Amino acid sequence: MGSSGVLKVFTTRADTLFGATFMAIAAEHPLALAAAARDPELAAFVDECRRGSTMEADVATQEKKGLPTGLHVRHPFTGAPIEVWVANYVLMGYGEGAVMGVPAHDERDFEFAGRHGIPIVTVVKSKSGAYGKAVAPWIPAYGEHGITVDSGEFSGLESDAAVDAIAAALEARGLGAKRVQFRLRDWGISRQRYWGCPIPLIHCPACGDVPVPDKDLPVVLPEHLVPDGSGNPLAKTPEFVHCTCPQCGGPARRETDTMDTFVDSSWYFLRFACADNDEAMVDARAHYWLPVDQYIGGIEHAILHLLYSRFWTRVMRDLGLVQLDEPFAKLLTQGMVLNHIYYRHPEGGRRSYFNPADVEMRDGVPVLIADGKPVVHDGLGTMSKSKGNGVDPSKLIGEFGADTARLFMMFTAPPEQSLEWSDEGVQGAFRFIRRLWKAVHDLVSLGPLPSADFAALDMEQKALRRLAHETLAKVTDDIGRRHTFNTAIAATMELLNVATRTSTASAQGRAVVREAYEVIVLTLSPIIPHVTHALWQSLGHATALIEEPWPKPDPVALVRDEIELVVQVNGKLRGRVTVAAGAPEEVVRAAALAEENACRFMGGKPVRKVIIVPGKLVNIVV
RNA sequence: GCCGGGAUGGCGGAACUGGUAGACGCGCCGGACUCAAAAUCCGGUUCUGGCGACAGAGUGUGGGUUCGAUUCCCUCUCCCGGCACCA
Repeated sequence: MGSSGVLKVFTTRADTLFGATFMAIAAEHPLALAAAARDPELAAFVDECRRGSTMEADVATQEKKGLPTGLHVRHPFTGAPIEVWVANYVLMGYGEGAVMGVPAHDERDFEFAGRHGIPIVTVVKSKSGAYGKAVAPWIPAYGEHGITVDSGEFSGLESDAAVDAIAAALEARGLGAKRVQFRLRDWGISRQRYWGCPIPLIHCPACGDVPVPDKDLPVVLPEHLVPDGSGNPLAKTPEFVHCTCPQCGGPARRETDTMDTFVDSSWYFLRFACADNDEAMVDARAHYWLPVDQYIGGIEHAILHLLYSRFWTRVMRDLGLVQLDEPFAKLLTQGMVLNHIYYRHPEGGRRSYFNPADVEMRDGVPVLIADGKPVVHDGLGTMSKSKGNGVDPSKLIGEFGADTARLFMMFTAPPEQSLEWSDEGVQGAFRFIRRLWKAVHDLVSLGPLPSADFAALDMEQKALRRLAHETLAKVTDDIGRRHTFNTAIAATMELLNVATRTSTASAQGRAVVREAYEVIVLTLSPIIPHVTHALWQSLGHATALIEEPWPKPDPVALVRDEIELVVQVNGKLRGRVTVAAGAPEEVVRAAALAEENACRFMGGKPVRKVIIVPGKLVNIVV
């Protein structure tokens, strides 16, 4: 009933089409504007909606308001008239700016219908039997897939099948089609800020908006401006604003909006591959280097930056500038580092924030150390300039050195986890590096480092060698696959603990200990590069550590002669037995059943079942 | 409101595929060395009971599945992040 006589809607739930009891359109929808022109009340409402926030969180929480347009459409299958409403929860920028209202199976429509007395028609029956008819109050099961009912020839289908059948039927009648709808909305890239990339346009009163000619690019920002906190300083800088029109040569005004920094972050990785090319955006080298093998970013970028950069890459692909669909092959999202937030809010003034390092607790009250007066604690939050709760690593580096600072931070938690900042424990990292340093030099001071006959090791040496190679395998996996640097570091600490206790009285002993130290030095080299570089040379190598290949564990060293198994009775740990590696199940079973403490707990009761987990445990069920 | 992640000793965390809860480190307690302190080294450290061997309890809450659950399923609570103009 618009100009074409058709109201287009987009839905992901075509299976609920027979439950549509109203149509809801966005305030900016052409039909809404046309209706508003005839209805002052509606015009006021449309105006109110436009002024409102379009932020998703606001749209989702605000009251579901609406007014009827007085217009009706016909249901595509039943032909029944359906009233068209303007609703504040429908976004013009998504889909068609119009939705079919199915109160029985959509929470927003349900709330809207309840508020405006619109009928609720159930057309999907719950598969789990959670409900038969949608009645207030709303429960999430109403929105789930199920079996269609009261849907004419489409009744009795599972939701997915119903979507396909209804879509096919609509398509056959020329009333609709299936399509992929990306949740990609319009992106307003201009910002009223000084520090963005200039938008190269000139506004001429005679010629209109004129692009800056290629020969005058790039437009360079003035460097002497100081933002005064009110508006865009570029707009207050006449020498930047005043220019001549490239077309007519008359006086003109330079665009002062700059681009969102998201624009730059959407493709900088492409530019890095060919940063010296000042003739083109990218060249063939981008094709060689991209996609980025491993992208690391904060979890706060999980939506926006990643969405924009993937979108931008596809735009450049469509323009023939690059040949890839996805910019990043692998993604690691780091957790946020949180810190306490403290502020004061003077009456009539702006909030001022204080760094947690400048705040201490006195009698359970946070006070500013400088003046001893209280500050307000605003919980934990991500570190930000605006909240002033960041941490300057240079303090840590100055006191302990860069390697200790790095080791400490990597040891604290796995990178994907969010973390409350604390530098308690930095001493532990410092101590470990010093222990490693001393251990290596103690060994070197014993004289020239011999090589070992690994076939003739005693028990202690064999155990250390096995641990060294197990550690190497674990660290390789932790760093390369799991990215759990904290457990990789913990494993090297354990190896150092054992290695420093191993006797270096014999040449064999010194050789095995040396090998263990080399595993530690090589595997920690990405984390503490300076210390390990020096230690590598102390261990008698003329080469630079950074040139060394990553070592591989020796399968011979990994072999075990015997293994310890846990013995459980009814799932509770009662004892341990040691058996030969690869012992047959009967032997393992007999050993477990003979274990002293386990026998005590079996108490002579008949054994119902014995569960053997090879290499791990035996559980005796009585 | 919706989406994603999380909760384990005094603290950061470990337990990777349902199989020994608390690795490693911090802190704390005790000891050695020292005139003393720092540093270093040795021992202890989930809680409860016990001299001890050991036993009982225990991974935010409540329930379920299993021989066995921090791990899987359901419920609830709290915390962090995102929701398109902080980047």
